[in-house]
Amino acid sequence: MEDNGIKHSSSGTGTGGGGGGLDLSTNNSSQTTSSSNPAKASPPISHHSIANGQSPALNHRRERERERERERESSLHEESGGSHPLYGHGVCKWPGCENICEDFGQFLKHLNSEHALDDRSTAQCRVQMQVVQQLEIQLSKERERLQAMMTHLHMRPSEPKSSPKPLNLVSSVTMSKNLPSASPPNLPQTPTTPTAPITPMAAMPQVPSVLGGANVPSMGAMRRRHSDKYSMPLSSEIAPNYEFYKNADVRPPFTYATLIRQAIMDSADMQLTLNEIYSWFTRTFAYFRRNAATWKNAVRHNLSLHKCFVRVENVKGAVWTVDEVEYQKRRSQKITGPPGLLGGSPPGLLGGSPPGALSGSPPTLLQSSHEELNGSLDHRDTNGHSSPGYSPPLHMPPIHVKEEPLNMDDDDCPMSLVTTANHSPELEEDRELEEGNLSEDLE
DNA sequence: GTGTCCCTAAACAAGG
DNA sequence: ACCTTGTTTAGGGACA
Repeated sequence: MEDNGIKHSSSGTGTGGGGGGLDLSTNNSSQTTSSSNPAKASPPISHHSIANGQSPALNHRRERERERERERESSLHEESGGSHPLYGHGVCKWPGCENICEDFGQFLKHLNSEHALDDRSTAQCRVQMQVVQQLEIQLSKERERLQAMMTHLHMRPSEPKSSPKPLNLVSSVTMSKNLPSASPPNLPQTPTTPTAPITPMAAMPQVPSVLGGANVPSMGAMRRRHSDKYSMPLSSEIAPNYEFYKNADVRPPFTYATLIRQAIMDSADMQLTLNEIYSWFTRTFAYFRRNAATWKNAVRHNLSLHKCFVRVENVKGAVWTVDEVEYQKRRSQKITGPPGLLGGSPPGLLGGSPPGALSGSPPTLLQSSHEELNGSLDHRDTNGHSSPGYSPPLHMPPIHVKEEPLNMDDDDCPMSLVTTANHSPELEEDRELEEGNLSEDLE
């Protein structure tokens, strides 16, 4: 058994970083300093004079100003369809208030009566300002921490200036899948300003990542069910995000089965020993450089469980291959629904090719990803080849195939992506057209 | 509420 | 005895 140095079971105890709890309770109205409040025209100090009553003319004028203000707010409310930063769900959102207001008019009354311009409101406003300041400080700290993390992970924090909008990175990206220039071969894309739980869509905004829309939930959920129908090819998915997955401790949004298959397809002769599969995982994904016991167990589990993985006795021992027929069969079942419909299966694959004989449809998409993978990885295959040129060998060594009954309701090897929320039928078509590869078009 | 899919954990056996 | 590999079972979370 070759030792590929897999024992990276680095004990990265990823402490998520305590959030530094901010106490947002704002009920201490003890502060009455005199910083200017830009909100309204009159500075806080002048209120006593108002309340105490000054000249009737002045009071009258201020009353009319308030009236106008109310009208303005009211019309603004109507225009904006009933939204007010301080009003939501029938509740006044003034800090510490939560007074129930049946409608917006009532809210306005409440706002003007209970939260008028007085000492208390001013103080509360000031407290709120402090809260915001604290949050901004916290945000900058977190951002700094993130920068440090990215630097540590050798991910150039590109354009940190663009940080003010860290959470909206997805929308600008999701539709850019078809942009041809979006994914240059050398993958200069690096995470820009990912939010704390780094996800591809947040971390790689300029990448045509399809990992948008649905958040990668937590680390636990690797995939989403609905993505089975619309999932993208793994390679085209990983490829643009390759650097990201390689360096960031982010769980790739693919099932183990998908990843295992990808690993095998990625090899020169489409077969890998278990150990080599391990190596592929650790090479390709930073996430799998720790918790080895867990994911390795999962890999073995998946290899045994899924019929699409065929154990083959080889010269060098047991290797694992992918039975594309089984794989596509299951996939087409999932996509088209009822069983027995093998329409989605590649014609070339249905010709009774023996399990393990992967027919002549090497993953063309893999080539793109392959090149990218090889570009930055020392891609070693089973035999120690480095395969930058990669001409997929179609030969298969003599094999002994594990006997398996053809059971339809076995476990599957779905391509699960988190990303498919923005996957449109057009994309599906485009993929079929541009790939024209049957081993991939079902993914 | 139920079924399915997937992940995780664990036990066990066989072989080196 | 220990490790690796392979199989199997069980439980739980998420989702349709």
